[in-house]
Amino acid sequence: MRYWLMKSEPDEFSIDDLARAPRQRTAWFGVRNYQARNFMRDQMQVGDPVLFYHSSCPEPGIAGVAEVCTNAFPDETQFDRKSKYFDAKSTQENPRWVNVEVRFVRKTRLLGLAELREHKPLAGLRLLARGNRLSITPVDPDEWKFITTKLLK
DNA sequence: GCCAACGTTGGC
DNA sequence: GCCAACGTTGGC
Repeated sequence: MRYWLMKSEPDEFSIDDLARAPRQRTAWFGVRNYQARNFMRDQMQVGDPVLFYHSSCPEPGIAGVAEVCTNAFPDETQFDRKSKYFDAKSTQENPRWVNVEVRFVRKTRLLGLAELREHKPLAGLRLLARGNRLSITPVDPDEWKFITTKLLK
């Protein structure tokens, strides 16, 4: 089992949207970065815990906990000409992009970026690495434990 | 809106 | 394969 952090812009899809979604689940569509795609395709397993992160918003930070609930499968939006995620180079036979589905676990207090940076045990958190832009990053078990038991108790 | 950092594209 | 130009991300 691995731990993850997944970014979403709350204007697009927030932790509250996930809580309100049918069966409290959603396909994590729209990932168009190969590294992030490969994490979903090659490393994510059903049951992996996820920190739900709000990005590009007034208060960026961890806003809840979710869980991977399917293996990776083709992202439907890549075939949809009307979608902003449409990819002309993708075919049904040879899809380029995949997604997993994610299930709501709980909402947490907003654990902001500045606060995350204050804690020594989180110095290695991928999210905090200089210039990091990956929308899906692994979280070490120790980091997960620290965040969920010490900061989000 | 600015801008640093990174990823992708495409000419050569 | 190199690398300049461009596009995107995302905090501030």
